[in-house]
Amino acid sequence: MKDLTIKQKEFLNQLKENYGANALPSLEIIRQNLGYKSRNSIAQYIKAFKKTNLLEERSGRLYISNAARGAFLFDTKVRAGFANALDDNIEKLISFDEELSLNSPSVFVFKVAGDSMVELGIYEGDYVSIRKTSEAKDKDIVLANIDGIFTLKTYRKKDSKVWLEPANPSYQNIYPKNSLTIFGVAVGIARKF
Amino acid sequence: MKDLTIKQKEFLNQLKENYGANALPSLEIIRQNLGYKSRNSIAQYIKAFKKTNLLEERSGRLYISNAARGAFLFDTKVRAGFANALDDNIEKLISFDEELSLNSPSVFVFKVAGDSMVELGIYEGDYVSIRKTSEAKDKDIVLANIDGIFTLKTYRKKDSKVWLEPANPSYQNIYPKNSLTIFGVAVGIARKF
DNA sequence: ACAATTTATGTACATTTGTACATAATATAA
DNA sequence: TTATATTATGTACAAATGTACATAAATTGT
Repeated sequence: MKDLTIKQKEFLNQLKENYGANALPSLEIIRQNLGYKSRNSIAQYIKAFKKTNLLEERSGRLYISNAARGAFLFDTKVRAGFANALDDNIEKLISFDEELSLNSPSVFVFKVAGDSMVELGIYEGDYVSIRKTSEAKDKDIVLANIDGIFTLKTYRKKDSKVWLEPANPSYQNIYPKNSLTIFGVAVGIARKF
Repeated sequence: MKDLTIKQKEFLNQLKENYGANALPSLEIIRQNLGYKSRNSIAQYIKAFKKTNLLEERSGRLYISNAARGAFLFDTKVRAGFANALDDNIEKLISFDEELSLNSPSVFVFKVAGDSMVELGIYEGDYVSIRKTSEAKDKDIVLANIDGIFTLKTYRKKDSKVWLEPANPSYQNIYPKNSLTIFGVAVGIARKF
């Protein structure tokens, strides 16, 4: 965020407020939304923003670029002068949806019930994103169907033995009697306080 | 996902592959991208998709709606017939970014260092989304600057006393000597395995 | 104070856009 | 089989779009 005039900042903020992460509509529609009298006023701003990469083109449409939107990721190493750091020393932009593959068609989410995984920091009510797969490695956290019951556990495999391991001392390992079907492997979790 | 002909499903998939969460370009551009010879072929599909709400309009642009994209949230109560449930009994669509307010301009993210909050299931390496504010209630998890050091702790307030409480028995409460500045309140966490 | 740039408005125009209408081939349902 | 809906292509056109050019006021830098 630099080199912008006051008017340009104001204009950009109006774009953010009006369109956020959506594609910009046509210059004419923007003109109407923002109350300008000439379509060309919009065109001039847009032109300037394209040069400074504050707007980017995706599949033929203009978007406010991540340089101007999004959540900023900081490092806790930044201890002093954090207030300034909030504006200046941004590490990078992050999306939890992207990080936990929520946009992937093979990923789904469910809400944790029970406390069998507390020792791995997975609590009742947490969201778990699961990548659909029938394959798992030793110690993967999996959503599995064991003898007809669905459960989230740590997948264990040693030699030819396979079992599910809870992360809570009050629960016991589950050894499949008949079937053990893996539905997916946990990609990550999210929790809302 | 229903009532779609095979061709329509194929077409919709092509839209997903080409444009994903972005706005659709003009019919003419889509026509070129997908290799049709008449712009009207596209128009006919789009028309059909609008009726079934597979496409939705936002700020003057067309998007593939969430009914056709995104991560599906399930309930662990769904225990039997889960395979079918994956296709049929979808609870709702969920976005972690939305859930944890990552798109809000007053929210930022940082990565947890240290183990002082493990008993609340917040581990080293977890992402924490923080809503910028200088106000906090008793027991809020806050990012605070106490005597010059930034730290994530539980905010405690009783009568006129104020202190920070770790969630790890090996750490002690922190009582401010000079200053205690709250930078924000935790909205939630995300963890990638 | 002065020059240069930005901002707002306006006019003009070739291009692009969405839609309506039409036709024939294909797929689907009764 | 027959009737109906879908699919692909094409033509036509009014409306909307992006851009170029022009002008004057406002703002900014020196």
